[in-house]
Amino acid sequence: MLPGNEPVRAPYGIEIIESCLSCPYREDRMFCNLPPAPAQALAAITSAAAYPKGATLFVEGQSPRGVFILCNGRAKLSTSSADGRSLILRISEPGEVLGLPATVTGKPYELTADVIEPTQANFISREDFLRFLREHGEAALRVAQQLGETYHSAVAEMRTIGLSHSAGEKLARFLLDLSADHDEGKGEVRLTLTLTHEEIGQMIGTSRETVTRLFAAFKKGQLLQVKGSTVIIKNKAGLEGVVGA
Amino acid sequence: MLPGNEPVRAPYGIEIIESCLSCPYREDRMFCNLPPAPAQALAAITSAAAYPKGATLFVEGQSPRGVFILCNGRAKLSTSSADGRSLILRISEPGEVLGLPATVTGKPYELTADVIEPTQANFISREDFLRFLREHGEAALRVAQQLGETYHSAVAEMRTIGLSHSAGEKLARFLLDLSADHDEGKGEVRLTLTLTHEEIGQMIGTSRETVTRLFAAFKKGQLLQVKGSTVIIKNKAGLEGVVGA
DNA sequence: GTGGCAGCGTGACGGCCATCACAGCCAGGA
DNA sequence: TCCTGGCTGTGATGGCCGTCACGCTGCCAC
Repeated sequence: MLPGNEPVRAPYGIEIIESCLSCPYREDRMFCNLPPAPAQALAAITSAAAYPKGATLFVEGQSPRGVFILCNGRAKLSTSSADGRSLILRISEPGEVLGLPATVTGKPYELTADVIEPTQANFISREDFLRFLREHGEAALRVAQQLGETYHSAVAEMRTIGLSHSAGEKLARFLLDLSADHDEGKGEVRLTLTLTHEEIGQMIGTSRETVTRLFAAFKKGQLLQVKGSTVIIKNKAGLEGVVGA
Repeated sequence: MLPGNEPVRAPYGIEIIESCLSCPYREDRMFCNLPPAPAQALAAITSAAAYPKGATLFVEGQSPRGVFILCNGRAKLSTSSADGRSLILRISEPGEVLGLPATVTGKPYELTADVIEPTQANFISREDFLRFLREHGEAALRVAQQLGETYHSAVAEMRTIGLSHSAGEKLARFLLDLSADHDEGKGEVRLTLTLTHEEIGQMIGTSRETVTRLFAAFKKGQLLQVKGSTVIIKNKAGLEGVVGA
């Protein structure tokens, strides 16, 4: 069964896989460690599918069909304006649930979700999902928690975009936010950044060229090194200085 | 009883009122039309208080004490950076629940809530609130819905801040967003805007002077009129044109 | 009345960065 | 092998708007 009442039929071939309820990442996320009954109920309404790079899960403005749970692969959540500019709010990681706010409230999806790596995802239709939540209060609480965290990260991005005077400050904030997740080995932080300069610009609200120039400036100032898609922050304090300035 | 385990003792005198569970606005909001049992349980853990203009309900970074439900009056939700700049995310209206994301997730409050009018609010401590949600699944679902809407409006503000090239575009977007709520009488929209230019600037990420100049420009262009704290949008299409440009 | 203060209006200046334009570079495909 | 297309690097230019500075009004307290 294809996901949704308006199935994503799409130009690209979607290949249905047996189930990815058994995929990794599942354990430590939203609907895990549920008591057996709800877990089973959940499995019954879930359908899995695979999406190629570039596929679109849902589009800003569509009425909500349901939620997608990423098993592996990542997706880009963005919004765009009439004149073609777009703003990336978030890159979703495996285990995250996409389309949750719209599905819960019934308002249109506020963002567009594009898969940026080959991805397997579980789909649950809005109808089924709401019924499930009504019947399993403990799951509703977890949904509320995930929504709270989503909001939290949205506020964090608002801070980097809204509270900076300069583009340099935005980029520094952005990198520091990223590095917050990653480990910190002997003073330097490594992070892999599989985003183009264009996309980074869309995340922090500046142009592609500015991102290029800023990276050059940061490298020149010994703040970081770039090797392919890995960024090594050599001087975290220095970056924090850029933010403070 | 004063609200919270870290009561807001504060320089200003907080005056405890009997209860504002009976206040207006209550009917059409989050915890209304609940079946009798949960409604009663909710009442039992709720304590009411009054706050003068300028009072602070909670501060960004504090660990979450609980939620505040505005009975009347309004509150300003903002975040600020080390150098004193601040960004207002939202002006909350009566009936809204403040501090919900932090209370649900357990992460620190991400925003600061300042009362901007004399306000009555109900307080529920985090502990009580979470217990209540666990015991009453249907309420958890409503919480999820409110969180979804909060997220929705956060995204809307991100759009106005992040997707505009010019400050004029931001202000136009801001006014149009506001006018979306208000009635539209014979081509023109009236809205009351009890914010200073400074505050408007903090909402859209520009300086006070720019807001002043833009209002002047919009008036000159016959797009709107300002009388005291009421703004009359004379030419909505024109404003939309500013956004499109 | 009068001082003080918060908010608004307006000019001048300068810096930042978006934009345009073009040149290398690399990967992948014909 | 060369071509093609996406990505990155870099210069030149110009405009927007942040910032500083100052004056104005209206309001409240004393």
